[in-house]
Amino acid sequence: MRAGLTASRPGGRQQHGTNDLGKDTGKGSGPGRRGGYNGFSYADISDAIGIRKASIHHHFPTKAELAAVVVDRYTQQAQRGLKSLSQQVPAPAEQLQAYLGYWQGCILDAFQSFWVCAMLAGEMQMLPEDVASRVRAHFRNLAGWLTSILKAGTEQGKFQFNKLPEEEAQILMASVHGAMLSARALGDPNIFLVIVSPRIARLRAQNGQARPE
Amino acid sequence: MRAGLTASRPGGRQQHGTNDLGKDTGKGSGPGRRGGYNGFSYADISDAIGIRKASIHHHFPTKAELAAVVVDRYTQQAQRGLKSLSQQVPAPAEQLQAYLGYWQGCILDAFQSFWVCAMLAGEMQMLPEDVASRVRAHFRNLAGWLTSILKAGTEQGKFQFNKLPEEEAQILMASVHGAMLSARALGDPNIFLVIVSPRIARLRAQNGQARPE
DNA sequence: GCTTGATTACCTACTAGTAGGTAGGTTCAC
DNA sequence: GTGAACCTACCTACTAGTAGGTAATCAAGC
Repeated sequence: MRAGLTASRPGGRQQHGTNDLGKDTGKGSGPGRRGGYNGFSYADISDAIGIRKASIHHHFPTKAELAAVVVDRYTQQAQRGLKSLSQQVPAPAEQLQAYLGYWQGCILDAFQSFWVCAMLAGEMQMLPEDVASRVRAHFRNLAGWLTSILKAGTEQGKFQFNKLPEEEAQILMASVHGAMLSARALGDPNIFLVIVSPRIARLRAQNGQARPE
Repeated sequence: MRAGLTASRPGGRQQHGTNDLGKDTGKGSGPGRRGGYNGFSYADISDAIGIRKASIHHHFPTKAELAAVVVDRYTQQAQRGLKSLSQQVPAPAEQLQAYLGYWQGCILDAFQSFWVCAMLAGEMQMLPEDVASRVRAHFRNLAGWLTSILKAGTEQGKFQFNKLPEEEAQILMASVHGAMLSARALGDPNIFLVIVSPRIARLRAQNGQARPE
């Protein structure tokens, strides 16, 4: 089984006159060029995992379904990660720090679950509804987790802020996303911490230590 | 004219039995579905401006060149806008407010220059270098403008912050980008102001008025 | 233990349509 | 008459998706 593969294809689709003027249209060739909803194809996946295109269609009939499952899985993965983080690391401040650490890892590796969802968020208005709704859910989850961390932090007297925890969580989340975007756009990973660190510092600042903003 | 084309192809491709079960593959049909580097095509532009695909190639031989020119133009447009804003509106605080107002307009209209560049920033690692470098330039310009506004504001005693203006500018820029992303992802335009307003308020806060952050 | 029959996973071969891009011709202003 | 702007007609490669087949697995039913 799984013998012939494409190499030994007999009479199928002899292209017009294409003898190896490769052309390199700038797509598909080489890695690191793809991403986002329009940036991948069944063929890409087929190449990557070594299973034929049609077989992928067997499992995920349409691209929208495929993307929805991917985002679903990423969301669940992220949720599990955040949950276990909450359980293993007791201090809210450290949880937040670990969260940021994860994001820092995303700066260079674009295929982390968080970043995939963030990138799709940028394409929101052109996503199939099934995908968009899942990206929305991912953002809600993230905001929810951050809110709970902030609440726990204030209850323990570790954090202090004069907004609603929900609002502060939104601010934090946006800060991280914006910082990622800037770090990538400017090609400078340091930018991430320049932007994000002060936010965290401020949360802890007014906590008796009178740390200057 | 415009006779033959594919319709009159002689021996080619008669399909199984697929008569007009439209299927709607989810692409190309309907507006508002496209964006980003992989999200538009020469054909799209051709349809939009009523000039044939080949003619667009005459002006912009490759897609990378086309995108580079678009980003260039958007960058220049943004720069002109920011410059005239600096000239027409004297107060730094109002300039900042106008800047945010512009972004608010982007929440619903995805084809504003700022947002196009922000979206491309999300795709940074898969952009042709000629495009990526221009997106980088756009971000640098934006940061530069914000820095100058912040400097002017502090010199006039209107703003106060204990970081470098460059850093504060980066924070502000990231805040706006992140806020846009959240507003779009969550489908809630209000989120934008929830995130961004406090930042602006804080800049002015310590300015004698002791406005609670 | 065998044979069924359904289910599953995967395959080859194909489809219509679209992608970016090119060849070569026409039209028109300078 | 030169050159830019624009065109038709075409190209190859790739897109999502389909048709239909093969091999393996597994639960009956005998």
